[in-house]
Amino acid sequence: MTESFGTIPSLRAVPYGPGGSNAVGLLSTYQRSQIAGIATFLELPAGKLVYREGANAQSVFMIASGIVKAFHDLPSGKRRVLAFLGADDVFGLAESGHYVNSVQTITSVTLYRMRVATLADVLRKDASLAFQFLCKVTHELRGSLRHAVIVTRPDAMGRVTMLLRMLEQTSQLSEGATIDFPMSRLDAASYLGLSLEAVSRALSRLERSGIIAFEGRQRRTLRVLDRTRFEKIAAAL
Amino acid sequence: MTESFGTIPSLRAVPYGPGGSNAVGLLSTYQRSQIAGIATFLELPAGKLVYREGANAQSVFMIASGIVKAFHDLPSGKRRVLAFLGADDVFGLAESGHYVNSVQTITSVTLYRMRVATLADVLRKDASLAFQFLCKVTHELRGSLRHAVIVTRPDAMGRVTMLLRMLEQTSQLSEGATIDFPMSRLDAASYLGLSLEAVSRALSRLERSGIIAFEGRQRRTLRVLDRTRFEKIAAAL
DNA sequence: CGTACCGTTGAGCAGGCTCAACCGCTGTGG
DNA sequence: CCACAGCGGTTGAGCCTGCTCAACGGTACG
Repeated sequence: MTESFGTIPSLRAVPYGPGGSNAVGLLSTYQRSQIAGIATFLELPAGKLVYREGANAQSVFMIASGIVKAFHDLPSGKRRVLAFLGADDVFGLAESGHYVNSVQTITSVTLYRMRVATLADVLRKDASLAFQFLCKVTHELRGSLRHAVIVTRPDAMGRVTMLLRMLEQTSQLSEGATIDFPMSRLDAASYLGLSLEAVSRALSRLERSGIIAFEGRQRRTLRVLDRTRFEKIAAAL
Repeated sequence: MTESFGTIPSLRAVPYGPGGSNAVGLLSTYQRSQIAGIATFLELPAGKLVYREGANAQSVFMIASGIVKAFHDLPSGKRRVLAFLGADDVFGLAESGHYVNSVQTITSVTLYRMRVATLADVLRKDASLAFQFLCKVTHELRGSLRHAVIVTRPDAMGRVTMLLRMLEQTSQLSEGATIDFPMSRLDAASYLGLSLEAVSRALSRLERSGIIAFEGRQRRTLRVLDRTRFEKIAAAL
């Protein structure tokens, strides 16, 4: 009953309290320092496997910067991406002492690593910190539910559009509506439950329709041109 | 920052600790009594709406018996079922003081209701109880991730089979492999991201193939005849 | 300069959705 | 008592769209 952490993919900040407008992270500076006291800092290049599903779960991670993907490999060799995680997200919560999915960096990443037993001890003693973690996991759960809603849409364009809106909201550095698309088409497809061709085609159609425009030839950054039609597609169904 | 609870659909028992074999609920009898002290007990008939999405979130619920569905209505009028919840599951965790999805009973249901503020107070004071809730939400999160994996399968038969296996595992009262199918075809379809015809056809095909057999004319209870082929379909892809 | 990888585009096919009819059970009212 | 409507479930016909297989272009790297 010691290690209850496991599969938490995304623990983004939870803005709460009715009408609370502070979208900042939940943790107070005191709590941050408390976590920093038991964490080690590390830096990983892009494409690095953080841990593999089924491995012994010794650590819980919190992202300082960069983006990772949590995924699950199926017997057939197909890969399902369960979540994209960014700054302030927590992952590595294991089940029965083993990780329940694999995690790999997409961009270069900096993160905090905490030994699971140590963290569990701290949480058991500090109710308010445990409460904050509870809020984070709850928020993460919401993200997963949103994911389920996305992938049950029948149309590829709608799914891709919702992913774009997701990327826009999370990386909302108010960069003037330019959206960063950091993952490969294959990763996006695995997340959306589509073939990578379908993702590519959907993006092309959005572009040809004048709803979005790519910047640069790598087609990894884009801009929304027609906001109303964009939201219409994302909201529909 | 007081009400952080919101959308938790399923908070089933979390058997943990590496190799822990006690699949019973996480809460100790002491903790149960603690919760019972702040909860009121209530009983609802089948088909009753517990609360609607967007309503003021005043209570958190824990299921004693019966099954409910958590769902989300889309602008188009379509309904997506996000989770089926059963005994020991918790729901009603709100965001910004409002419920983020609707909940309706499927069977007749008995549940505990706790005022959210009261529960939050208790959790903030009792770290180990907060920790247990954290484990529950984490478990719930896993369920949601599993859901995402199910709905990204391209084949209808596979999705339906996985739902059957889910129902079998949760209601595992060791009733000799007879599976209860309590929800309507439409509910199942909304959960699986299929049309209700596709669900019906998949069940029929499973039946004609001799993999399952229905008992009774309502076709709401069934039995697995060919275990190996059943698992093969569920595992594939 | 060749290779590898990522992204795009095309052709053909299969499986799921839509529309629609039908069946059996239930509850209601004449 | 029976006729009817309503609901949940099943089955069929045809269309649509996303998947598969395949080829091609551009960029990065050795």
